[in-house]
Amino acid sequence: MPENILVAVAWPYANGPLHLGHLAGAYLPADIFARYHRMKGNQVLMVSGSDMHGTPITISAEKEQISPEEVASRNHRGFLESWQKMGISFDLFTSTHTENHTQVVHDMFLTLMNKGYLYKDTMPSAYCPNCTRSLPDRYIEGECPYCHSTNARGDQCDECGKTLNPNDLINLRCSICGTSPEIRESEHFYFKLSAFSDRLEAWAKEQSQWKPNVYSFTMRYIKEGLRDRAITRDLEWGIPVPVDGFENKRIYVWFEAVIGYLSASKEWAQQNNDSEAWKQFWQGDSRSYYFIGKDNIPFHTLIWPGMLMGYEGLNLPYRVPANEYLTLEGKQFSTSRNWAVWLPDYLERYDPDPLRYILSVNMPETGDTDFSWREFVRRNNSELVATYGNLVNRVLTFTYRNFDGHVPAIGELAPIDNALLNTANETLNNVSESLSNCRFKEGIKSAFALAQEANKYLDEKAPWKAIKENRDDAAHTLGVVLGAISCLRTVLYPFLPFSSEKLHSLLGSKGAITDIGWDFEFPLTDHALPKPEPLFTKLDDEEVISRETAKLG
RNA sequence: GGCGGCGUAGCUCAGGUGGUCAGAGCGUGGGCCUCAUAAUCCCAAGGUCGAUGGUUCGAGUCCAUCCGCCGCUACCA
Repeated sequence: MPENILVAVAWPYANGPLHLGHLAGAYLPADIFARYHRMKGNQVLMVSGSDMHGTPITISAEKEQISPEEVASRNHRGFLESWQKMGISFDLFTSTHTENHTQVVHDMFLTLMNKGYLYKDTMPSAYCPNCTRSLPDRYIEGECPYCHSTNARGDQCDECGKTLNPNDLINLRCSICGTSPEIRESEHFYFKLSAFSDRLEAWAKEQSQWKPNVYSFTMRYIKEGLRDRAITRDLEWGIPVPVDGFENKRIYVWFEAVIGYLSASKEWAQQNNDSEAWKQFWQGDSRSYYFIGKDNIPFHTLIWPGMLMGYEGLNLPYRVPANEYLTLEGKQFSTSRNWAVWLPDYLERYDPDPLRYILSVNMPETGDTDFSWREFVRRNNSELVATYGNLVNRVLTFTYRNFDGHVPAIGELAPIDNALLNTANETLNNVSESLSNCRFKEGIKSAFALAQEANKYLDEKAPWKAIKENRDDAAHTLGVVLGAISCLRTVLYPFLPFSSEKLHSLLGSKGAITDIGWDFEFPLTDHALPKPEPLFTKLDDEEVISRETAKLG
């Protein structure tokens, strides 16, 4: 009985390109998870999209003297290209700037409003008369009342680290043009999150499948008391508020962006000519997994569930496997300081699978982990190439040369052969177990353990000796190892889809790799082998490290 | 300031509910082999699990304090 699995992935903000932190935090684990479940034969819907609204994009647009839509669309196209090249296999990657999304957001907004979960209130708002725009806190600058730094922002003083309100600042000024802003009262809609506090707490307490960090983070927020949140803003770039008198305001991006999971599902259904198809992933027997970074936890374990509770009739998140952060050479990624490895840049020079490998095996699942170019090269050369790539290459070239380009017959299986094949079957189960529970590092390590076993088996059987006196025994050994390699192709497919596809054809297998499902072929006797070629390329340590680290900072 | 996280072999990291949990990979030293991208495979050395107290028959694993890094602090997504 296939399961219905919604793979909901964080919506990247369309104000700049993607970096490795984004990949490791959400997109790669989500893709591994989705590919695994598709191989298992489950019904998977993996959706996300570009978060295209909000003030930062407006400001980028002004700097470039183009429209916010152009900025967002350009980045959106960049995202799509990166997904395609990295093999992030969305069923739909849309954006928040679609007619469909607006409709779904309005439906959510009006439904919550009609059920009494929204109310109006006023809040003070800084307005710059010169820019003719309301300013978010962080776009207000002034003198810090504590340390008297003149560059404090409305949300925080970078100099002394104090948290501030805009009113605290001395000599307010607009960070964009320097004009002194006015403080105006502005009416906004609020979401009554506090009304769901008890229900959210009761629900969260039942989520034993959540990671400890997700659970404790969520409970902490609940204990501190859930505050109602303003869900509209004084902006021009965004989703209109479907209420008279709010023509000059827009729905706050955080409220509308999470609705994207639902609107994207509906859009996907329409594209597939079955406008009801989204329901199988949102109602009844279906599980939803939200892959996000740890900074997004409260939005997915509290606010979005609260919205869904208010809306009624849709499934709440089943798991929120939030990852921690990836650091780069020991320091946090920083766009402004150019401390980042940008995905489009990486893809210009390297293949996707080595990156998918290192980010899988060193994924920040339970704590921050570090990416360094030295580690990247090392893991590529002495793990990916040496353990797995070399295994495949040595077996394929040996078979190809000695058996006329065909997988030979294997004859009877001895205990040592069955031991390896049993390990292969166990690996299928172990990786399955790991991935079902979103334990990605554990999964890829199990897979690599099989590659090591296969190398050991080869060494013990030494077909390069046997070929000289007992050709059948050599044939037998190669046939068995090829079975294990066929298994590696499957268990590594979620992690390393490009090399698994390549291996699939190098093994002379017919059809698509996904046709085989979560299983492997054995024996492969009579498969016609194409001329073997290496799965991966070895990298030059010093060259890569010096070239790449020179680009940082 | 408040909240939270981290600190385990040279390096990168694992270590559900305390009792083979002192581990893996890589690196290093030694050895076998030669099919393979000088890769594989075998063996070995290496850590008082940040510090100090405490709870316990027993603690990287719980509590307190301290030291050293780091992140967050909700209208920035």
